Amino acid sequence: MKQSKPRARIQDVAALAGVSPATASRALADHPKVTPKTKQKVVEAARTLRFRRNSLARDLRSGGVTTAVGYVIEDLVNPWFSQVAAGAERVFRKAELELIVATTEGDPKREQLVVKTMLERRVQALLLIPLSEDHSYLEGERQLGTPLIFVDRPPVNLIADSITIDNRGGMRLAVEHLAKHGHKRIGLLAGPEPLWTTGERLEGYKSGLSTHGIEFDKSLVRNVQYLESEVNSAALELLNVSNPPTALIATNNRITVLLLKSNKELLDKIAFVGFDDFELSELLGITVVTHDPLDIGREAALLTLERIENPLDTPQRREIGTTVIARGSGERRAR
Amino acid sequence: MKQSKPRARIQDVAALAGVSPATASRALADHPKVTPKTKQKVVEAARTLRFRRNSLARDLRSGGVTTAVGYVIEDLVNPWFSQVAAGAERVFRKAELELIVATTEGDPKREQLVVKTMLERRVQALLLIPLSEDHSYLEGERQLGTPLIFVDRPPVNLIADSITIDNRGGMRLAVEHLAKHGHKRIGLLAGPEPLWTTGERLEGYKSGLSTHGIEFDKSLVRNVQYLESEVNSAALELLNVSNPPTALIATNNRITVLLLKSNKELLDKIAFVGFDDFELSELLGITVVTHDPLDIGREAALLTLERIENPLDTPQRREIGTTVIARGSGERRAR
DNA sequence: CTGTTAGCGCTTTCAA
DNA sequence: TTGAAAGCGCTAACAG
Repeated sequence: MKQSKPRARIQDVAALAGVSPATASRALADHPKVTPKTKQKVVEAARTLRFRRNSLARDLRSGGVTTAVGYVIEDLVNPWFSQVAAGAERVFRKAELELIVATTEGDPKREQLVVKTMLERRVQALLLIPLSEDHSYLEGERQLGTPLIFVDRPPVNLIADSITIDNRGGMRLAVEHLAKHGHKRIGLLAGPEPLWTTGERLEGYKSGLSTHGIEFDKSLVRNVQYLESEVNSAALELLNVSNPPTALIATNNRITVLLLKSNKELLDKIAFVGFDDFELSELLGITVVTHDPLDIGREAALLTLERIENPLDTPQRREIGTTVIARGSGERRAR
Repeated sequence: MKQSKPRARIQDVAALAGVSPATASRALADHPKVTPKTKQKVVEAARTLRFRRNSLARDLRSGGVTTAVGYVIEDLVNPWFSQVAAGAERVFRKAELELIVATTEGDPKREQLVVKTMLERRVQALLLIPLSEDHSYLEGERQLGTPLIFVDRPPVNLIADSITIDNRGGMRLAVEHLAKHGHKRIGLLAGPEPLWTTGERLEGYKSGLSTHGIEFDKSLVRNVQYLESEVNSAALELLNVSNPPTALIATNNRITVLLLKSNKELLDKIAFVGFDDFELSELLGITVVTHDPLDIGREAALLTLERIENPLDTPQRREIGTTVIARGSGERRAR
């Protein structure tokens, strides 16, 4: 088995060009004080040898920080998460920062693991959609000045920047929209209990009800796991209580989509507003409260860049606003 | 502005534990020949100092190759691409390899740029969904033994591994499905011309027609850009030729979705089969020829791992099979 | 403008 | 089992 010849180093380039390694380095880095002629020789030598700079060595030598940003995400299958990533990537690209992506796949312990390897890689900043319930393990890193940006959910036991959706405000909008169309009994299909966003949205729902003089009724709320059968039966239960709701809100698009798959007819009968948009919602005439996931990514990235500039500034909590898009399902009047 | 104190190095850990840096390194690397007592001292010192290994230095010292894999993708907004990434990530995760993602955003020149920075980072392997029309610029890297895996489209002017969908076979399935339901005039809404996959699918279409004794009719084929208005007008034109088609095939899900958005009624009238699945296709009753993007990612990652093991083996071209999922739109009989 | 020297933080010989 | 010394590939500092 023949061994391929080793990769060219900058010394090799320098030798071929007849200059010192330092000069070669400068020439390739577009350093201003290099004779055009020298530069040309070096560039040519580099091309001949197919030289590729080793950024491990480079970054190690120059301060030990890379041009990479870590992004810890729950999973890449869910388009919402990957669109957030896309929004962030577009900003980072302009700043010449690359994205290292790692997934937690619902395991809070994995969060710590992937964060660890990213920090060992000396990423310039770390964005994370957190899963664990305690981020004090990042306190040391915070003190070292590494920008830590929490996305979609705030940090717990740690002071750090965060970008979230205005969950409460969005839910108030949903309730208001239905109330304006005469609804006083509004059911809620909510996501799993322990999630922070679920809690926020429930609070927004309550607050919206109270604004419109509607009393909160626990029997109109159901928490569900993301399973078609469970969503369907929860919806049916909700509509079978005495004095049933005339309108329904789903607290996120996964629930909305599962509901559509399992029981579209149900949504044709009552008023419905979904939280988060989804593909083909327009075609299906589903009214939603929404925001653009690309925006969240973009804002998160912009905040990251600010924090890289000024690591010592006070961490911020920013919220992304939401709007109602009326498409029919939410405009059916009560009775 | 107070400067935060510098990061602890392994020397600092060693000093605190009262051992040499070499021993500290061994202790933290679970090297077998370290006294439990020594190891404990080192681990404790590391914890006290919040030590985090610098993988730049580590990887540089030990051969200069990292545990990262590069993945060059067109964009993260399109769920198809991110699901391929997800499939790959799951495999790489088990092999303790991280994913560095970069997007080309439709610019072939950017492909070279991001490939360059990834190779400078010394990724262990490079997966790419290629955009450029010439990959000879990777020849040097190939010779150095870096695994290069092309996804969804094969390399041009370069011998390297590739994973693609069985585009021709899939299209033959679509034609066959419609032919079985009595269709002899089958229109084709195809993606942009220059794309390799578009060409393959067109070939599959022709081959399918010929198998079923149907003559190819150029007037039944339209190439479109991904714009709602263009897709709609192309579809209308297609149905207005003399002796119009009784069935329609869209060569990818972007076209299918745009068609649904712009003119769902049209699809209720004639037989329709889409290439690639999409969310809610079931609800809408759209028959498709499909495959699982997660599979492609997984297969690409598995091939990558094989190639890392045996860099000198002959590059392979693997194809992912497709199947028809009948949901109603494709089963309407001719006339 | 260019060369020399040193060293980023780590691991890997080699020797004890 | 541990330590001392060397060096991965590169660039910054300092001369010249």
